[in-house]
Amino acid sequence: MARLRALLELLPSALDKELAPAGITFFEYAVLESLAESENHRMRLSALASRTNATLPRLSRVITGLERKDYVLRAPCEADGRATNAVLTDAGGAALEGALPLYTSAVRSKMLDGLEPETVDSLAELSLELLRRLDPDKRMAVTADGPACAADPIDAH
Amino acid sequence: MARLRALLELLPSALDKELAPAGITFFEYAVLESLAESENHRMRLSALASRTNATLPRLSRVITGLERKDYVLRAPCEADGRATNAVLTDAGGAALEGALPLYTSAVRSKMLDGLEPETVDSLAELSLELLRRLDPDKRMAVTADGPACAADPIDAH
DNA sequence: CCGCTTTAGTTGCAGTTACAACCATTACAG
DNA sequence: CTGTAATGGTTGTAACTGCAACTAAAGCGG
Repeated sequence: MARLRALLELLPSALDKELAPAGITFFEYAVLESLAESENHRMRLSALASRTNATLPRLSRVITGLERKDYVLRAPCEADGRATNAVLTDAGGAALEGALPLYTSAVRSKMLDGLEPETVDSLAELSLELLRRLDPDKRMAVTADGPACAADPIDAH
Repeated sequence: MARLRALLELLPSALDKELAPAGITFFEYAVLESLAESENHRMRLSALASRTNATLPRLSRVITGLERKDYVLRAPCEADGRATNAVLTDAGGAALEGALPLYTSAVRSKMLDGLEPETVDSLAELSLELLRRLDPDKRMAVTADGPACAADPIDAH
């Protein structure tokens, strides 16, 4: 148990450090990645927050930071005046691509590398099982594609 | 992979929340526990920091907080004028005992519960393996009882 | 014994995060 | 329509954390 505690303490910062040369954090990577995978490279903040397991205040500030780097921009949602879309810019897409090698190598070296394939599988299973308990509202991406995301297909007129 | 990211994001805060009624964080619990297990209920700050995988600045401040609650107190180390010992008080020991049920139930409900015993075992193995890579200096408690701790046996004269 | 380096801890500062309070917009009941 | 509740985001505040700078005490070579 103490081991797992240590792991939870050390892993996140270790991953962040590996990704540091790319100029973004692990969490920011997840944000950019989510946007890149989305329809029209845009997503509502609340949907994005769910998908990345972040609170809305946190995401809002991170988006502000990414906006400052011109990796994303905010666009009001036409369908719902309350909502805001985060939109991935070209620079943001480039940054994501640039960070990809670091990301994968970080994941590999810090986690997957040297493990039996079956162990990796069981780890995936395990994560899913644990998440189910942590996330009773099942708001997150675990369920493949929940009711989240989808944004609004603005320029589809 | 996204699952594991979610897990790393959610687990720590979930554990902290479970422990909140006891008035301490998961990390503080680890600190108190370490002290309780130590010789004379005391440990040097640097040793304690290693054992809990924390930086020294962080630990220093957490200790200050615990001191304010009278759970620990600082005592200068007689053998080495630079060093400071954190000493567990009776109140601290009581707090630890009081938090124990919450702690165990948190660990069980959020993690171990519902898993195959063998899965738990492989998780332990896995943690150990991953830690070996995260902690090249092997300063931590993983190695059962490294060169850390030991404090100084003051009143053993 | 005197400086130089190393070690132990503390603190200033900046960045991040959560919670709560807040504003704006939408949804809905009457 | 109008008022009330719910939803989407933002921001003030406070707590926590890491890095770097700093003080104090050993350790050590001369």
